[in-house]
Amino acid sequence: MLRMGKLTDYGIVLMSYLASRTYQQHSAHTLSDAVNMPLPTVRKVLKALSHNGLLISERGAQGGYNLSRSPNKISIAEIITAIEGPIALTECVGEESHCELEPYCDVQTNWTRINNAVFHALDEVKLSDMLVPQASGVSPIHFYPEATLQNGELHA
Amino acid sequence: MLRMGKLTDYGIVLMSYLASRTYQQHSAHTLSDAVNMPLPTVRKVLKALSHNGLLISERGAQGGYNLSRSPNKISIAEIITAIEGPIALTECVGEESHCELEPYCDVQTNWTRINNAVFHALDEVKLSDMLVPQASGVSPIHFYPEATLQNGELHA
DNA sequence: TTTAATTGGTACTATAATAGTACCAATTAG
DNA sequence: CTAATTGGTACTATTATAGTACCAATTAAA
Repeated sequence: MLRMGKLTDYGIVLMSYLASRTYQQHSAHTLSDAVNMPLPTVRKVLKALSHNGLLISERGAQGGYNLSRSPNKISIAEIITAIEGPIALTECVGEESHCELEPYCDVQTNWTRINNAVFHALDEVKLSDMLVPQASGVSPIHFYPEATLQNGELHA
Repeated sequence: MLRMGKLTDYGIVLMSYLASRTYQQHSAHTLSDAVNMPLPTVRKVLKALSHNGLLISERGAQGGYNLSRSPNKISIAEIITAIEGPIALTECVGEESHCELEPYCDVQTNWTRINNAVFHALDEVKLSDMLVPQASGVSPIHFYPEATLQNGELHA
């Protein structure tokens, strides 16, 4: 399904919440209550986000997290990257490729284009876009229906 | 990393090979040798591709697979969809969502847009594009460097 | 009509990735 | 000094993926 991890999803929900309330610090505990996620998980995600510069953290009593930038300067691509690492659809697109098919593979270089296209799509959606209700005129969800084997051989 | 599965990668390599030799049938065995992948895996992938109408299969002796359409009519999005199922970055974008956060979640509807953007990017790249050597003028790989935690807490 | 080649369907197992949890050190406000 | 809070790391459980095996169905050709 070309899935993101759940933690990334959580991360975007958390970032969205923070984007709507930038006037104060938010502790992991507070956020856990607000978005109804288990505290340990929230802490894990917040750590990753602050580690990668998307959040500014303050320690100690009355500490907490806040966005490091304006929500319209933070892209979905950045959030995904912060939590999952660089966007690399295939192994051979990364820094160090261990794919033993390389000598036989003709399509390797073209992966860069695809990766680029996806990155670009994700980089154009900003955190601020997540706050507003979905704009009208947006086309409905667009995927090929019933595209997977139903029998469990290949998992949906 | 927003990764595709390996099988999908295999699938695209196989489709590319077939696209460059559409004048004949290719058996799983032949393809396994040609692209240097284990036969069982090749068979699994070919089954998924033909099951979803991207390949036409013929059974029996002298049977095999061939593209069902011209390579410029087959998109990368279709291949991914055939092997991994509908592109749905998050759980809540699918048909039946089981996300228990839904009552609290404000960003759900916006996921459709993101999903759309990614799908569109992948749908514009055609199988025929994978055959030609990478066109000049294509920007280099584009991802945020060193974006993951190095310490093993969140895996790259 | 028999045999060999081939795909179709399904089930199973091993491996790897992810999610989730727990713990303690470091920092800071009161 | 104490309570609140993030930082760092390690560990375990769960799930998804990859990989393998098997036999039925089909077809061409000997």
